[in-house]
Amino acid sequence: MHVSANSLSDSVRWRRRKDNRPAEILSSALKVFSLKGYAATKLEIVAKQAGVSKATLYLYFESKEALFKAVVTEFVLPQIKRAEDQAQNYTGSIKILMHELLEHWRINVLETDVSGIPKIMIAEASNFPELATFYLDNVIKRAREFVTHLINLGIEKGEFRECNASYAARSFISTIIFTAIWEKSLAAYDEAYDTQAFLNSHLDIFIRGISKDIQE
Amino acid sequence: MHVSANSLSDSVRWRRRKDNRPAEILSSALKVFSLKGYAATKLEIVAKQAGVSKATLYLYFESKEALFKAVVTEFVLPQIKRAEDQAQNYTGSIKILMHELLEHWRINVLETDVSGIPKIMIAEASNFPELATFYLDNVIKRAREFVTHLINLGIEKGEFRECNASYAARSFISTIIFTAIWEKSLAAYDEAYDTQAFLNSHLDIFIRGISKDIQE
DNA sequence: ACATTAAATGACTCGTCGGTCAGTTATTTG
DNA sequence: CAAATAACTGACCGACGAGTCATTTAATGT
Repeated sequence: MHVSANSLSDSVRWRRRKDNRPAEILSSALKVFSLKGYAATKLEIVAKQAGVSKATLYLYFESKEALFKAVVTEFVLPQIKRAEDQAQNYTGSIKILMHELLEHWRINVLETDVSGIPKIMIAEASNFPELATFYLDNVIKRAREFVTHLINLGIEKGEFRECNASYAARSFISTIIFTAIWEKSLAAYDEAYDTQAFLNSHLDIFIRGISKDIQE
Repeated sequence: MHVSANSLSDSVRWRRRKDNRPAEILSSALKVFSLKGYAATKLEIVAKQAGVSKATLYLYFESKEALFKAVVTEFVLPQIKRAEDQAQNYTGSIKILMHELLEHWRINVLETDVSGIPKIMIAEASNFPELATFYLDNVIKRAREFVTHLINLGIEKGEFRECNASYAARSFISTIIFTAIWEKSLAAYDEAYDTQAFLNSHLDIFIRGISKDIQE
């Protein structure tokens, strides 16, 4: 990664690239964190991936923890924001909106290294309380409130039955997050399965589960 | 823990307790692993919890990895087996059976340190391929096949609609496992919620989602 | 009581990795 | 084309923790 952008074609040992370093380090860090988890990630490897020395990391980030927090901020928060924006002025069927959101999430999170973040947050929460709180407030709670809101909209519109929207949101989201976690952990040893088909099945079961009954 | 069983009332520095050591070490290990994760668990701490020295651990277990594998075998496999046994000769409503199983699981896994195991397996899978495969084969796949079987029974009985039982099982299980993971990680920083009510809600939505439609 | 056995330990080694810093070198400036 | 600047690095340090082993001592047997 970054090899071409960073290649030293002439006899120069390294280049000054202050502007690009942070972004390159961040994406290298995301990749390695995602693959190895937090504790097992060696900054030496992150540095090598980014085409710099370990010491250079410390020019741009205070510590391993700070680097990880920057990764979360850089790659996860925008995803949440985007989903919120998409739903902002939507008026159609909630079911269809949720399908669109799920599809977008599958492509932009699940099939990228971003899907490795939840795994780490889960694993390391007890070791980094401050980071855990940050993630909880800025990602998890926001996502939960967002989905709860969607479900409540669906109830108001008569699309869904009266139910505990908050629990329902938890139910839905947990599978979504778990799928990400799974993809970056045990899935590597499991037989392949069709993630897209599974997610559609999940949404289908969930929507039926909270839909207004045809007759009581 | 084990303090009373292990207390050195008289002026004796330690006692020979070959028979009880492994079990005590295992439950201490479960507790610490569950709390800290694999990498952050220090065998020194496990030893102290068990009331022995670190060197004693190595009398009974070959390595940290071997200890962890023993923990999984000791505490997780019996849970799977028990669920399989309970369903063995059952003939009633699948919905009710699933409710019973879920309740048992909540009490015997979720509310104990066993709930910490999934978190670790997820986090460390890529660092311990052999352990990951073991867990996948003996826990995850077995659980998946078990639930798939239950759903297929429900379909045969006309309780559930024709659907992809395998995907449905994945859907159901993922929330179950995620709840365990959650409980031992970020839940500590989140406001409390009623786990039992949530699980019931989850089961309710799920069962509705795969039930035969009243009318099409 | 004393010798023997083996359970248990304290103190050790060794490798690893986050973090630091004095020095090097690409780049800019006048 | 120096001289000044700052981006970058290699080589190092210190902490930490898994794993080892010579020694101690509780228990057993005679």
